Amino acid sequence: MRLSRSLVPTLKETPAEAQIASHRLMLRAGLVRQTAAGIYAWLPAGWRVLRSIAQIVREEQDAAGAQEILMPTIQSADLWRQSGRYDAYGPEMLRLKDRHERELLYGPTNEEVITDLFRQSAQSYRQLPQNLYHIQWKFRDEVRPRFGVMRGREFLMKDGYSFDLDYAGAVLSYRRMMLAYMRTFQRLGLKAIPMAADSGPIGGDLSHEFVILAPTGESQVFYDAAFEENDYTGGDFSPGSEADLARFFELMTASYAATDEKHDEALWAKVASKREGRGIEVGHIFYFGTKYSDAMGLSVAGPEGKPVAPHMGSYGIGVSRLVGAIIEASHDEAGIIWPDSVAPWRAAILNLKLGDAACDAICEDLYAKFAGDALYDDRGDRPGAKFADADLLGHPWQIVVGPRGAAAGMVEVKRRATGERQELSVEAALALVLAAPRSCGS
RNA sequence: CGGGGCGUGGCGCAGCCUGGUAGCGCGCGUGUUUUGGGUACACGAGGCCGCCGGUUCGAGUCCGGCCGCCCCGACCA
Repeated sequence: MRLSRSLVPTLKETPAEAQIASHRLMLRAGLVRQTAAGIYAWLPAGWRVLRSIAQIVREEQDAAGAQEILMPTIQSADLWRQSGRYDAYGPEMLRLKDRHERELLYGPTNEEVITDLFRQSAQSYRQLPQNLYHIQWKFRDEVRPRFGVMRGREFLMKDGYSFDLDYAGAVLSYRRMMLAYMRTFQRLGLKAIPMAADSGPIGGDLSHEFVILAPTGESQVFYDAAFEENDYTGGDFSPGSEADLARFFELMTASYAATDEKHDEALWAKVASKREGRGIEVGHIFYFGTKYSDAMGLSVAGPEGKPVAPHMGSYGIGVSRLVGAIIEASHDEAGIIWPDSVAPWRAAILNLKLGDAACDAICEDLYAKFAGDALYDDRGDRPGAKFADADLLGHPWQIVVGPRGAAAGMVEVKRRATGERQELSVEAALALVLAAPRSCGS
């Protein structure tokens, strides 16, 4: 994109409503604008980031054997009456009426809809197991939306649901999703830690939240630094192998990890290499047995011909929240530092002297070769403003084209994450930047 | 929902106590200048002071009501 033709409204000063780093930077970098409390419009740069994250989530879900679908945002109140949650859910649910006075709601989650879909479409245990997910906007009428996109009322979420014949199958589905999640977060440049969470009435150890460390996190978390050493994308674990999944699950549960509610000082004392800090929850998975199957009459013919209620699990990732969470985990005084995999553009091209024949030619050439994956700062502004905006926007690479070097075919390449700069020929710069990974581990 | 605070050009704010021609910085436009980490100067555009009502000769300012937004707490992907 050419910056001169783009809606990337960067701000020098911080809007008063933004208190935490990610919110401030998202506003200042022109990623989003607020339209109402907890509701945001995504501008070009922010939307590109959101799409990249969703795409990585999608790829890992697909790789784990899940199928993507799309369920509507508007749901019928009837389904929620069947599950018994229509009254139970409370004022967080946005309730609507259509012109015929039919009761509708803006979906805060999709267990009811997916269970209904599945009971209409699956008749035999032979169709199990299945795992279905979608990436869709949710609405929860939070009492107090805050932290920008991290606790909005409207938010983009990946929610997935598994259906298995029995508990043993559900455990496999659960572990497979857990692996997919760890791979997803790793590809997003995050060190996410799975922490045992309250699993509700079903009990057992089958509920985990995935937490990343960031100073502005909402809860205190404690974990063994061993987690940070693991590599999930390298091929050590195959989602299709029960043995691999068992080994993976063992790895995930062997080391200490807990949020403040479940923190155990005695166990913590034994951890050799401690990590402690504030945590942001970016995902949550759980197994809930036949709760919805029973409530909503979902059953399939079992091996003996008798009806069996499938065991279900559900798996959530806060896609829009991740934008804020990634920024919380990766920024400095100057702005955002995007991981390569989700940056809105791979590189910024800064033309320090618009109108200079050599500068213009090099920039246009570079811009064409990036095939859309670069933001070309072709504004007539002063260099200082370009540098500041590029740092703020957090492009992994900046290619600085100025009159001093341009005549000799030289440009400066800056790596945002490290601040390293080097003088290179145009060809070398291009080779360096294009060789860098854009999406790791896929 | 309890407690606190704030609504004034795009952004950050002053003005309100003590009513009398709406101001500053940034940004934006034009020109000159400058250009390698937010250049300097000049000129200029841009505001129903959140909304409704009241008091008054006169309301951004005082009074009442409403709406919106932020922060702290309890709750949540």
